[in-house]
Amino acid sequence: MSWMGTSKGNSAMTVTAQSAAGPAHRGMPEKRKAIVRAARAVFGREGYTRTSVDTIAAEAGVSKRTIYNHFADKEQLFQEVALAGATEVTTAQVQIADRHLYKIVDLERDLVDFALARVASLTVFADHWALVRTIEAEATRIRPAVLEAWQEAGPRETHRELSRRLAQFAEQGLLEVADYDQAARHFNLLTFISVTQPSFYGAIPLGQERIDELVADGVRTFLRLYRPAVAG
Amino acid sequence: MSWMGTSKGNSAMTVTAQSAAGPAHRGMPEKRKAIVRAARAVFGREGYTRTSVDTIAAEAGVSKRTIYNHFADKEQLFQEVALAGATEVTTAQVQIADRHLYKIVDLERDLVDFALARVASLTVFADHWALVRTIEAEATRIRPAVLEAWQEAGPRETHRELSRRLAQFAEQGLLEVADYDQAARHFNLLTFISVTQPSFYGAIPLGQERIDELVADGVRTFLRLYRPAVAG
DNA sequence: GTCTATAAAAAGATAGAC
DNA sequence: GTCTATCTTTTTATAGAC
Repeated sequence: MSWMGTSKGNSAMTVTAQSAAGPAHRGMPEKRKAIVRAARAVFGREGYTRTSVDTIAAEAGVSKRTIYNHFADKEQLFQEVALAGATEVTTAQVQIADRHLYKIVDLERDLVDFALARVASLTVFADHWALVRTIEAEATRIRPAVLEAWQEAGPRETHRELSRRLAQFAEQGLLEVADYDQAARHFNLLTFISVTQPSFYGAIPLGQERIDELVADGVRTFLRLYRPAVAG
Repeated sequence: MSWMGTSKGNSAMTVTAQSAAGPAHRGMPEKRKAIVRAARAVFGREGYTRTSVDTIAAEAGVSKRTIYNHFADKEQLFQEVALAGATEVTTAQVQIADRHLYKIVDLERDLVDFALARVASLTVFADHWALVRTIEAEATRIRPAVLEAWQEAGPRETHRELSRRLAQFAEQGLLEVADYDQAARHFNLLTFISVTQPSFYGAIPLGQERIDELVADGVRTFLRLYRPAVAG
C-alpha cells in the first residue's frame, strides 16, 4: 500500500550502502552501475509508481532477477539512485563554481556565466532533474531519514558551497554581505529558482533568450543588494 | 502506456467542461462535486498513478461506475480536478490581496501580512498544493493544452494580479517600479517561493518561526529594491 | 550471479440489472 | 444515474534451473 517507511525490519536504515566487502568478482559493479543508470533515466521519465522494474531491466540490459539480486526492492533501488544522483550533480556544481569563480575579472559577468552554467546543468543532467521532480512529488512518502540524506547530499550541500564562495568574495571586498546564508539563498532564488520554477526544472524548456534574460536580471538584482558602496 | 495525449479522438480538447446543458436532475451536481472533492484529496495524497479510482469512489461515497458516468476516464477526472483547484485557489489569493492591500497603512507591515496570508494558504488548501506537486512532477506527461490552461488559471493569473497591485502602488508613489512583471517575480520569489521551495509546498512543514523569518526577510529585501528614494 | 517462467495482487475500464 | 460483478492487463516479487 505505502512505500518507503513500511519495511518490516529497520535493517535498511543505513543510507550509505554499496558494501565494499563483496565477492572477488570484477564484473559485478558494472552491471550494478548499468542498473542504476537505467533506473535513473526511467524513474525520471516515468515517475516512481509508473516505472516498472521490467522496464529498468530492459533498459539496463539485464534480467529482472538480477535487479532483485542487487537491490532488496524497487524502493531501495530508488533511494540509491536518488542519493547517487544528488552526490554526482553536487560534485558537478562545485566544479562549475571552481571554473567560473576561482579568479574574478568582472564580477557581474563572472556571476552571470556561473549562473548560466548552473542552469545549463538542467539539460546536461536532465535525468537527474527529472528525478528531483519525482522526489519533490513523493516527498511525503519517502522515509524521512532518506529524504534528509538526499537533501544533505544535494540542495543543502550546494547551498553551503555557495555560501562559502560568497563569504570569500566578501573577504576580498567584492561583495558586502552581512549574512552568507541569506545571500546564498537570494542568489539561488534570483538566478536558479527563477528558471527552474517556470520551466519545471527544465522539463518544459523556456528558450535560451528567456533564460539569458532571467539570469542577467537575477545577477543584476543580486548585485544591487550586495555590491559594496565603494567599488572594489 | 502513456496518459494524457493518447485519447483516440480529439474530442476532449475543450478544457472548460461542465456542460450546463445536463438533464433536469437536481441531485446530479452534488455527487459530481463529491467526486471532484474526493479526487483532489486522493490525487494530492497519493499522486496520479498510485491513486486508484476505487479509492476515489470510496472516499466520495459513490460507486466506481458513477465516476465513469461523469468522467471519461481517470485522466479527464484529474484534469478537471486540477483546473478547478487552480481557479479556486487563485480566487482565494485575490481575496487575500484585497484584504491586505486595499488600504496601505504601513507598507512593510502590510506586505508582510499579505505574504504570510499567501503562505498560510499552503495549509488552508493543503490538498491543492499537494496536487500542484503532482502536476509539476507529471508536467511532461500532461497534455500541453491542459498544462497551459492550468498555468493560466493558476500561477500566471496570480502573477498578473500581483503585477497589477504593484503597478497601483507605483502610481501612488509607494514603490518605485520600472518593470511590474519583474517586480512581481521578485516579490513572489522572495516571499512565497522561498517558503514553498524548502518545504515542498508545505508538505514538510518548516515551522512558523522559520516562515516568519523568511517572509520578513523577503519583504525587507524586496523593499530595499523598490522603495522610493524619497519616502512616500 | 544470472536467467526464464510464474505466482499473486491490484488497477482501469465495462456489462448488465434496476 | 447508480449499483454489483467481472474482464483484462500490468505489476511486484519469487521459484528453480544453470
